[in-house]
Amino acid sequence: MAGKTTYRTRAQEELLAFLKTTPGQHYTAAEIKNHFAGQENPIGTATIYRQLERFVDEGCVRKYVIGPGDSACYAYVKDQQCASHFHCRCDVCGRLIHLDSDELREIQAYLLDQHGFSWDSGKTVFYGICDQCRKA
Amino acid sequence: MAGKTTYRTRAQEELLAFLKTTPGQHYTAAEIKNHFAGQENPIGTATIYRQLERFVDEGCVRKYVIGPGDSACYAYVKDQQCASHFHCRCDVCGRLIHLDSDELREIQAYLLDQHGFSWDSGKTVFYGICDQCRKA
DNA sequence: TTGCGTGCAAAGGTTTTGCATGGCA
DNA sequence: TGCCATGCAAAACCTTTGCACGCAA
Repeated sequence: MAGKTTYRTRAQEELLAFLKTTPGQHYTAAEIKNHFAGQENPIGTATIYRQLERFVDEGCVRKYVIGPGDSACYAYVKDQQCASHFHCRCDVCGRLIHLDSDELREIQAYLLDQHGFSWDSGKTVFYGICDQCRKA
Repeated sequence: MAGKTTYRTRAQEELLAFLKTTPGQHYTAAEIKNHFAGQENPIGTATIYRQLERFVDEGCVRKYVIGPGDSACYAYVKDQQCASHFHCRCDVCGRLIHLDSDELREIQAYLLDQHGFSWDSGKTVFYGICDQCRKA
């Protein structure tokens, strides 16, 4: 799964280096493309998607689904620590909240034991309304 | 929010009637369009999306996000009973699993109490791998 | 030299929008 | 009659794919 190393190219290195500078920070493919658009070496859209897919397969980048029509988000993950990291998205303000919670980790074990469902918390986003928007 | 009743049309009634026959059953916009395609009175794609959006606003239909690129799913909800109904989606076989669980309801309360996040379980889908595919 | 990676452009699919027509009240 | 809903087609959007060229090993 992690031994599929083929060629190492400049686009690949620059892309990963950029994501690595802000672990946990999520970007859409368009945002990534924009970031390199001003630079000396822009990267094509297709290449960005192809490299991101590779990173996701390798496990060093995580892909988050927000909504249909909306674009997917990608973030670099340090080691596997982020596997136990949960995401809540506010339907009102659109904010993505990162959560570290033992209770949710227990639910993960519960789903596996009781329902045989191996939940990938990295791919899942909890939809709802955040504290700030609820009070407003 | 629920008092925005305007005109009552045939397309609207037939669409809602169809969804009502199978509460909790989820359909994509394309599946709905197909269902009426064979009938005496087909319904246009735009109308389906516009009516579904209205139903979702009114609260009688729920919209589920599967993935970007994939189409959204819509299902009629009886009263609010389905608010405590959870969904797991298998990344391998694509199956959508309906789950009724007190443990998850507790998590809902926990997220609200401890993190101020009002989780809408109806909109959230847990991604992972189901029992069958995990054994295979 | 071999063949993978890149970039461009075009295709693919879902959802939204503009505009003229038809139907509800 | 007045205004909303419909339907068609076109647009918008994100993502994937085909193909020729360039670069890594």
